[in-house]
Amino acid sequence: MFDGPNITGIAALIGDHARATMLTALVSGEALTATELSAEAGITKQTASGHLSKLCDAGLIEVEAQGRHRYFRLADQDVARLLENLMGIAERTGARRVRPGPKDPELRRARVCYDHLAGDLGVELFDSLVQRKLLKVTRAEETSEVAVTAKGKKFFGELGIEPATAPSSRRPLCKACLDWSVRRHHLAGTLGATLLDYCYEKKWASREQGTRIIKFTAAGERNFRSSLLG
Amino acid sequence: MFDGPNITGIAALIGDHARATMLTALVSGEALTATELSAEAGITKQTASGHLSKLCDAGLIEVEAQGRHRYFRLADQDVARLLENLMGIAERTGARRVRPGPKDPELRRARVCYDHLAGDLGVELFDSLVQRKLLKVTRAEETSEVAVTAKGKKFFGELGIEPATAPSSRRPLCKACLDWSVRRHHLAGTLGATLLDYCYEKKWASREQGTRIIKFTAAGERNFRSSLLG
DNA sequence: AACATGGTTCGATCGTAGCCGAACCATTGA
DNA sequence: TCAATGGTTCGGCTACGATCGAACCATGTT
Repeated sequence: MFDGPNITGIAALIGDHARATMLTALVSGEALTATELSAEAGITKQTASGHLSKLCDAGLIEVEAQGRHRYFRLADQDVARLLENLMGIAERTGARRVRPGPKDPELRRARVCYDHLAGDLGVELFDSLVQRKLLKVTRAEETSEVAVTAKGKKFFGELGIEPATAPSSRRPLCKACLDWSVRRHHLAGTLGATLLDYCYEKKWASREQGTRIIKFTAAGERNFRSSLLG
Repeated sequence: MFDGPNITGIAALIGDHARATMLTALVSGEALTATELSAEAGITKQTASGHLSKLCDAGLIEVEAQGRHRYFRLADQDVARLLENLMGIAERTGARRVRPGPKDPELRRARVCYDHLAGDLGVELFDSLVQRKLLKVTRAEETSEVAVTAKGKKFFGELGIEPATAPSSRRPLCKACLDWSVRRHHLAGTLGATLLDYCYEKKWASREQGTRIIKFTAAGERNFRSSLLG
């Protein structure tokens, strides 16, 4: 007697109320924290933690540690497809869940995260830099490593952007930071900080008093886009 | 608090060892009986029966009653796709199950089922007649209804095939009969019987002594194909 | 250094669902 | 009519797994 087909395990994993809720919360592609997911599923953190580690073991989701948070996302597009396929079969007028994140649209658009640019613009910048191969991202063991390519070094040099690489500091040149509102990466590290300073210097943008909002002028955003987003 | 997404139910249904085994046994598109499925899953008939009715309720499989047998098949192509999707995710070198049905290839090719043609040739004939719109199939409530179209009436008339439609007999003119070896429909009813007689008459084929095998001559099969399969 | 917060591990409880034995119904064949 | 075979229903047993409280670890904040 041979052991049955292993679709059983995967399906059983999805076939639990709490886990299914968490998974569908992730289909949008966002990464969510363990506590958010536990709230979403209406269970305690302990229980959620157990579920999440099972889902990880099975390769349905992946985790990225970030400070004292752990962000979970679907492992890949295939899993998303599978879930959508399932929803198709179990089709109904499913009430869509609400989006998390900061309410304030300005905060969502551009803000400081420690000392670097976050929000829509920050994520857009990061994506663009990676896509143009000015930065290189490698994933390893729950964290993402980011490095400047030769092409990137040239690009930043021509703009006069030279991040201070004090050997004393432990701070890395580049770091992928998961964005609070968008839930995708933006650029941190000394390069990230230098780029934000660059925006201030060029008077493209300024920090709004008492908030974390970064306000770009109309012309400033145009220049930001043409210079840094290509 | 609203009730979570309903992918849960479907996934939970697939996420049981016995049910998953039965479902994967059906992905080939064959229809299998309850006992066969129970054997496949290594459970008793009672248990299998319970599982199968659940799968039916959920619309994952469909059932067709045939005499004292009940043949189960996947509900539609979407379900098959879903299962394949799942297997893709849980990919491994899954040992393939063996094919059921008669060992003897001749029996599998062409044989009598009561008084009409069954086996590969029988199924091929039925498919061809339906595809050329000489027969029309409608499905309702666990059974398939088959009727001769106007075009079909003309076709059979021209060949001199006129099934005796004794009004006394309760036997229908046409009936879709689920094929034992192929597990797809072939043609039964008085028309089916008449067609087999027609083959005997034309000396295309003859019944092999003591067996249910129908032996077509080489020329006979050629004629059978050109006359009836078009 | 103390504290708050995010997350995991452990142990115990409790429901649910899979399973089978036994009895029953339905169809077929003699 | 009676036996044989395919399937279903019912009741009770059992086991797996979801859940939570409590204790613990890690990171960041004051």
